[in-house]
Amino acid sequence: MTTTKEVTIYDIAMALDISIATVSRALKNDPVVNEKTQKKVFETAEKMGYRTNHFARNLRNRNTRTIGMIVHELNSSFITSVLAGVEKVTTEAGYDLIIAHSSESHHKEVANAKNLFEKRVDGLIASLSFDTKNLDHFKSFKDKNVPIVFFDRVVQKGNNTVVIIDNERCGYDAAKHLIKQGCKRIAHITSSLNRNVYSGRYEGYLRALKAARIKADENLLIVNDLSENSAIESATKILKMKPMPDGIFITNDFVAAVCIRTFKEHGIRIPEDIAIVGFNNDAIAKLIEPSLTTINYPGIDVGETAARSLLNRLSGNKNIKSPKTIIIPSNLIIRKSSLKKPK
Amino acid sequence: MTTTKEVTIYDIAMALDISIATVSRALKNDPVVNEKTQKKVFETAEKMGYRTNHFARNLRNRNTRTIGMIVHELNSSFITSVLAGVEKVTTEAGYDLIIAHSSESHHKEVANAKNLFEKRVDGLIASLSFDTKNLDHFKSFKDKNVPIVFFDRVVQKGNNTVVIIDNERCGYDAAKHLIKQGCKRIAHITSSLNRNVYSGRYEGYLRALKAARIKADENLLIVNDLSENSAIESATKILKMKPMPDGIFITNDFVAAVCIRTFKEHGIRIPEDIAIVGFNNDAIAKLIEPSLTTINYPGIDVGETAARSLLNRLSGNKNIKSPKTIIIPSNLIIRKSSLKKPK
DNA sequence: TTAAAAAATGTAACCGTTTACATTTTTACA
DNA sequence: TGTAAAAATGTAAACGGTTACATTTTTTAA
Repeated sequence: MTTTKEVTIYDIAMALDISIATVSRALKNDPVVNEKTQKKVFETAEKMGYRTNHFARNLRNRNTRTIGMIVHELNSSFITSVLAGVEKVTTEAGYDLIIAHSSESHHKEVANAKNLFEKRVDGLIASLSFDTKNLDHFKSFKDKNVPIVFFDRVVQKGNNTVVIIDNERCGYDAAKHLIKQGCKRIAHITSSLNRNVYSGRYEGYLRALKAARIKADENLLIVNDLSENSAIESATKILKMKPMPDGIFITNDFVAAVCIRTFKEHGIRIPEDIAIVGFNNDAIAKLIEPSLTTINYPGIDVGETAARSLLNRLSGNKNIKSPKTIIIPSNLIIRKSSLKKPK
Repeated sequence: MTTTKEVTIYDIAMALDISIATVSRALKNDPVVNEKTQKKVFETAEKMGYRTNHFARNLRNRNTRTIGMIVHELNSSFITSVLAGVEKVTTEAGYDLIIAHSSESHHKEVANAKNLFEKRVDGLIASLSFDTKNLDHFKSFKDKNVPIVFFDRVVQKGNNTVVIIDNERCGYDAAKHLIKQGCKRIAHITSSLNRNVYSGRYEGYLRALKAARIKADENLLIVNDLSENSAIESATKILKMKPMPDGIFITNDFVAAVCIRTFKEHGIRIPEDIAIVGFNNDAIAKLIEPSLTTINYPGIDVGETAARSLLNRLSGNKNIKSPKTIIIPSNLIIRKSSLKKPK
């Protein structure tokens, strides 16, 4: 256990017989130091195996160059791609990323927020858990002027910065597409309508029905928790409906895939008997049979945009001061699960 | 922009008219301080909104309580579940996690390693990128006695700690299962045989063939990069084989799913014409049709085990000093894609 | 009551940077 | 050659904790 002593700027200064101030400045590319001196410093640092002590630096500078991220789960391909997008932007800018997940529980989300606050992240990127009721746990960040960007599951009122898609329009597009395919009785399988994403999609769905003068039927609305079991349950409910729906807009590709499987097991033909539109454009959408019509929700873009917006605020760009809502483009991708009519 | 001044132990000491040493000790639950004093300190800290400055602490303590993690990609559900497992264990132990991904490039992996080394992570958890040739970039960690645990894609020689499954046996089980189903001509679609995981599975496959006195045919081995395009390419190759194989062992569920889709598009029946076994037990395995026989590779267990092993070494448990190979149990899950015979 | 032991608290150095301010060296120009 | 301005470097005080060692207070027991 030869814990080699770390090389510090003192050692470099000693070796070159100059002051630590000059070494420190040289390492930071401060233009005030003589070119030759700087070169020598860099060479010596390299040779001696110097590495910056970020703790000393951060202690002095009072920032952490760390971004915190709270996500509801790590198991969806949407979230993973958001993550990849955020990671890309933050590491390019030299920030660290601490990722916490709430497992869809308000309780854990509060704990995560507290932890990240303790860790003094410079900024926070978050998507709310399933049963998050209020935003009190983010108050401490606001008090200390730590910027927060919410994405996907957000609360828009209270002038937060949010990165989202136009869920209402997506819901409208999905339902409208089903209507165009000749569906008259369109069900909607979704999750808690307390969350903006799901309520938005539902509203869009209602608007499309209204535009087509189809009367909305509350019995055709099924709310579940997006797990495999509840997906099966929801599919079973549909199967039991007296006149079965001829189309379903499902808020999540995984749930849609499970439903399709369940329907097929019961001899229902997709799309002939029931046309289906999912949401997210997960990898499964192209792999299941029939391939799934869905809304493309580009996680990478969401992640990159959220991260960029946060970094902008951190670098103090006051010209874009106002809190804002950023809408990421999204679109309907038509595949076989909904095509009753040839295109 | 009222950057509220942070509360420090000096402020608490002042408020209670005691020394900072006592405050510091009280906050760390040092048994040497008087119970009443400790209680007062905690109350005052709470009231004043104190939060520890980890930089000051780490600067003095010379550790970071941070674990670095390098993964090859974030887009597979296997990796994501490893991540979840690691995250669970490390946060429980009060460690931070910095995640970097190499996008399957040796170059980026080197950069990531360097970055994490600079950041002075206390330990490292890594799975090698696709084209990583040597482990030179981890040498600096070894020099400074920073423990590393490799998982999944590893190099076993050179006494590294590794967390893996028994790929050879899995390959054997997969091929043996196909043989039992009556397959005589079994292809293997895999990736670079320079990586332990793929070579191990290949060897197991060969052993099973040998045990059944089936002659191995090099033409039935297809190596690709696990992308969608190359999966389609591989499937196309299979379709063109003069006597087509009657069974395929594919090293990855996603690739298997794409192959199945491609086969079906060409009128090949699964499993009647070709029986298929995948690998990983991703979510898609249960959703595609026919459902996919596969090897269960429990990412959560891998992640938890790797993290625990690392933390053990960090806490200086010298009783488990020797570097070791940890094998996580894995097993064949039989579904429809391989069942030529009724069970 | 008092000395010794135990408990509690305090003092001050240290961890490795950054940077305001002071000082020295170099350059420019009359 | 002398002097002011510019460039380069140095000094020392933070940043906010931890902890070895010193000191004070309390308890114990003769």
